[in-house]
Amino acid sequence: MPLRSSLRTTAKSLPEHARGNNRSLVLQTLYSDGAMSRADLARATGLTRVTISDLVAELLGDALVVEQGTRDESRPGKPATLVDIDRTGFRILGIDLSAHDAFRGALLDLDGRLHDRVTAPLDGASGELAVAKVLDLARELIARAAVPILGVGIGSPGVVDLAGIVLTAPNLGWHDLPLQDRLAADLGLPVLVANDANVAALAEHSFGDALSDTMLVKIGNGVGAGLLVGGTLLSGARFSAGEIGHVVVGTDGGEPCACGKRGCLETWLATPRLEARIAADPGDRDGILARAGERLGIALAPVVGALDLAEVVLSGPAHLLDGPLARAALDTLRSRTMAEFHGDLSVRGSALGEDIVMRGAAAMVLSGRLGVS
Amino acid sequence: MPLRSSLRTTAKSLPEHARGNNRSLVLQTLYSDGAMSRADLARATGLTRVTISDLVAELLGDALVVEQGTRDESRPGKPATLVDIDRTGFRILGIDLSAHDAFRGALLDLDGRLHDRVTAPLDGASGELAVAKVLDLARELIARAAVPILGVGIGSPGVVDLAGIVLTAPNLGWHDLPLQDRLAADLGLPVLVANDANVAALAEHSFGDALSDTMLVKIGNGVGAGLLVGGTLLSGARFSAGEIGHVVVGTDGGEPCACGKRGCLETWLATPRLEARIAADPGDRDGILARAGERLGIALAPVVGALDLAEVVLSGPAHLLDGPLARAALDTLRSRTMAEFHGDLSVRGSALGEDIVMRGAAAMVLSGRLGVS
DNA sequence: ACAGTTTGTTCGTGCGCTTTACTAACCCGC
DNA sequence: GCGGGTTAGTAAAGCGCACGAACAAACTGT
Repeated sequence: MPLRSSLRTTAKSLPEHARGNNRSLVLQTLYSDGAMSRADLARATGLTRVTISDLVAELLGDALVVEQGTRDESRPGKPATLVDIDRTGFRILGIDLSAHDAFRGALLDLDGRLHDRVTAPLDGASGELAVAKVLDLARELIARAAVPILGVGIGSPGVVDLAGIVLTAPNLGWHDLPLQDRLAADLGLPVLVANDANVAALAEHSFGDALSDTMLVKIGNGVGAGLLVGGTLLSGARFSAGEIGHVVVGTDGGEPCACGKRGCLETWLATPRLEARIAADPGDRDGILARAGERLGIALAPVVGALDLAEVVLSGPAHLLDGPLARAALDTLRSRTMAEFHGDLSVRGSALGEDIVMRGAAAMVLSGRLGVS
Repeated sequence: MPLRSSLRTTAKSLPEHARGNNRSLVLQTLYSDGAMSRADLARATGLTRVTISDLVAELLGDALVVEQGTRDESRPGKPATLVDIDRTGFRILGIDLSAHDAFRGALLDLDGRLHDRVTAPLDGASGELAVAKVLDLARELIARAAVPILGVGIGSPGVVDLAGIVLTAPNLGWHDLPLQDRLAADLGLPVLVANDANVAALAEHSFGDALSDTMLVKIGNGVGAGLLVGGTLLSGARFSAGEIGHVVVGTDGGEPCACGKRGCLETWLATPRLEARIAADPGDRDGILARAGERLGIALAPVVGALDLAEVVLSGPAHLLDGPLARAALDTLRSRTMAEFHGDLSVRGSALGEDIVMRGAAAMVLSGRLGVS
């Protein structure tokens, strides 16, 4: 009596998968806890020293980790020889395609710090021309790198599927563009492409203070979001999770939006509109920002309630977001969701600034290359 | 240069884990596709016939699967001997604690069909008295079972953590009650406890038509929801994902709610309020229901947009939900979210009726005992 | 009768991790 | 200065798991 049920979610599992998994585990442990001895690794991972030695030998062979000599410490017993990820031996190329006027790229080290940056003005390029600009930007940065590049991460506006195909990015004139595969073929490097707000959420999790259940709202010319649930990104049924810019807020109208509706979140929060309103009435700056924050809170309350989020992080121009706007958003969220559970809810600005997308793109490469790909 | 980053999400992985995983894979394949030969299983799972034979032998030893003789089919080659999960050899005990006036339990077969039902009037019991009632209900049904019971699944109102501790269930007077462990100890059976709306979402996924990205909204005395993302339940930072009953809807006030706020989703949608409104103005029945649906749409639009949900399933009294209410909710969702992505969005009533929580509780046991626990 | 096909099992191999046992290198105390 | 205690790392043997090759069993078709 077969059912059409789809409880089958597991995939076949072989011993060699376990090996890859444990390999990632070693790398993750080194990455987050820093240099340590093989014995430390064994204790941290729960694997035996023997297995760890074997795995480390393999990683040394791949030049992903390096030995750093013995630990200078006075203890009984044989001194430990420290091993660590080769943090200076690789760079990651992070690219941000989300600004409206330019593509931005940088070489980052494995800890997510930027070292070389390049800005490529967009000059209205779109379609194939825009693809060529991405390629040029990548090539220029690759040429600058003195060490091998672990991979290329790209945060793109629009809807991007899990294979790095840009399903739609209106501003760049892209539709069903297999950006990830094309760049990988042209550059000969591993490439990962994802939505800009989604990688920003990754950045906030990896390099910022974000918890494992977080929503990152990216406010700029448009409004987008990335949702982290249990430490992993939500992608959605059609890969458009986080596309909240055109959700209507409230039940009292609002300004018309380019999408044809009235009162979309973007009409309340997009930075050009905020700045225009402030320019029109500089004296009411705080009121304008507070009202925008209130709208954000109204829109997010059902999401925060439904997902039981612990925090909302705002990314965008700090001078607009960090003051009355964030405060009003938090107050509104508190007054519109259940009291018992939002005691520790927070709404705060990101500390990662303008580089958040490039850093998130790098974090994506890190987890793709070091994690359980 | 260690970071505080918590990219470390992997756990150590041993060959025996792979074994358990493949064991589950075999069970899941049999469960969803029905009886088949060992060779069929090998083809379906990607494992070799040798490995499948070994796994099946193990499962036969545990009496979880049975041989059903040879397939009567005229083909070249040795006739296949069919194996299947022992669908008649087990029952699952499903219990629904979510009704306001009674606990309900049933014995279900592995395909989720109900066979014996028991209703235990609550008579205002709460606290320890309510726990005793659950225990009595379980014992009575266990006594009725003619075959072994695979496990006990319970859908409870309130907030339940992943260990089956009821953190808070005000109507039952429960706080930090380790219901799962207590029942497991008293009954000597595996017990799983989760939130009622969450297990209802599981039911809709396992036994209904729900896709892998779905929100199930359970409307009764209160309003709750269960969120399925990629086929797995969202639990939330504080295990209260889906608790949307007290999210304020709209920006135009509303009726006062027991929680102290005005315009909570419950004030718009809870069935007692709907029925009271209809009783007060029977002629406007459709308008009342449509306005309630509109409110639901307003509340869910940000969630549907943010999570990119493909469908919303409503569970509750069909005579209230299935007509104007669902239609208005869908229309409102469409008019308040992005056009490109809601083309195939649907809002529909569940076909599982009143038994949805018991069946969901059974589905939880199934995936706990057959799946990758 | 015999070739061809499909099922299910037996046997030997390789991989991955573990336990046990070992060496290396340090501290301390006598 | 020399053995006892401690910790790091490696070597050898064993066990669990899945695989490929080979084989026996049982059917169909000519």
